[in-house]
Amino acid sequence: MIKLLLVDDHKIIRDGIKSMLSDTDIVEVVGECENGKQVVPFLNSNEVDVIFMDINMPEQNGIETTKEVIENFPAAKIIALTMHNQESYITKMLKVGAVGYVLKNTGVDEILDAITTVNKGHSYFSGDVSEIMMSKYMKTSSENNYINPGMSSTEDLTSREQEIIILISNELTNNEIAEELHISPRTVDTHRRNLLQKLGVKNTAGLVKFAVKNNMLG
Amino acid sequence: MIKLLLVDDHKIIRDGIKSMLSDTDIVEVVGECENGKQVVPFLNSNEVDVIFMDINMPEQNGIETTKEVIENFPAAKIIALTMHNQESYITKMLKVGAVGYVLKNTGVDEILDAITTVNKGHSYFSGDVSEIMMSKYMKTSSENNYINPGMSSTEDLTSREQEIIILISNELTNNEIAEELHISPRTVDTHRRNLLQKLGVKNTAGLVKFAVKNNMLG
DNA sequence: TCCTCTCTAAGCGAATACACTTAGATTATT
DNA sequence: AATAATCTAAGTGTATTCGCTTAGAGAGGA
Repeated sequence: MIKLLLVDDHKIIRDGIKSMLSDTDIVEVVGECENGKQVVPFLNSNEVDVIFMDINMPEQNGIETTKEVIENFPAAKIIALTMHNQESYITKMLKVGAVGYVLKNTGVDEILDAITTVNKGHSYFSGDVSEIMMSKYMKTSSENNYINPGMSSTEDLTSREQEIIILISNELTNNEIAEELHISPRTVDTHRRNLLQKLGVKNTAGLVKFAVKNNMLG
Repeated sequence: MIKLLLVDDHKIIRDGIKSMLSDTDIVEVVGECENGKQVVPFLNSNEVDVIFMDINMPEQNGIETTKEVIENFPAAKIIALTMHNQESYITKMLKVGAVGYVLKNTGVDEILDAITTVNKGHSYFSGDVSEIMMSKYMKTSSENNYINPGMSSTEDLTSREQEIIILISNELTNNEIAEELHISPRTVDTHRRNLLQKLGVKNTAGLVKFAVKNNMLG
């Protein structure tokens, strides 16, 4: 029996997967976490073969959690489980050490496939993800160690820039942000224009959409 | 046996619910739709007691679909099923005729409760939703026929305003929007400022966040 | 030590957005 | 026929953002 840990803040997803897997005798759900912070403590006292990791979770998301898990348990087999087929999510999860990526709109068969494949030490990517990613991954991994140079993600921003894009999204002007951070409005202006250029967007609207997409706002 | 129709674009959700309900003998899933457009045709040729309706779906969302269903089948019992506890969603679903609202992070028990309650002709709102909504609904429904006067929703915007807020969110300037719509930049400016006032936000960032929250962007 | 990144700051000008106001044309509603 | 809502447009002015550029201080790596 493959020991499976479910990490997802939505009980219905956890219950659903448990129900789906209850008929088989090859996978056994040995634990559930409803947020990322519970995962490492759980792994310290339980034996787990494969982890299903939701990406969008409050407080500590699946990407941060995966990073933390891999640092503590480098051999952990983590499968990302998400609604979204977004490249930025996929690349980020691969970067931090996930070995599988399953979309939530797949059925039981594919989920079982994913678990068994990953448990054997291979990678598993569902549907479109596999084609899109594998070709890129193969190409770039032989050249350098980062995956998608053209795509911006939260991690490409400095912490100061992240602070500022959040404050911009919260409808503050440069002057207000300057007061908030105790720096000059001109500095905020510079950061703002660096953000525009870095993210390849045209104006405030583009910045806000980026912040929303990357779950930077409360 | 209560006949249940599942409307959700995520196969895993549909499979999950089916699995969860397969153990009981009071509910039977008689059909599934993966988008809103399939619902009315299905109802024309099948008998259904209760409908589980996802809100966030591509093409035709759950709100539009519910509206369409109620127009054709006024007695339909529709339960909204969503991740989000957002008031704007709740009010909109109630407006168009939903009689239940269940969050996706609830378990089997509550889902069964919801189905049976609604099938008996009552309303069902899970958890926090019930308290928040019922008090507001009771208060306002005795005064007038709209639900939440203080809260802005997409429907409060004129179609022109909706067009414009989308174009703003797509990083177009007033001048560019004016060209796009073949009107004066000053008119766009007026619409823009009406939007700011109407939605109670300060600047472009607020407009974009509203558009995102209300699923107005592709 | 040199190089790079980040954060800081600013000069300068042009473009854009925001504020307050008025108002005509059209359409729907009562 | 009167009222209300919407879309249209603009005058006038201020605030803010955006574009292009330079540059010093400090941290950290090669």
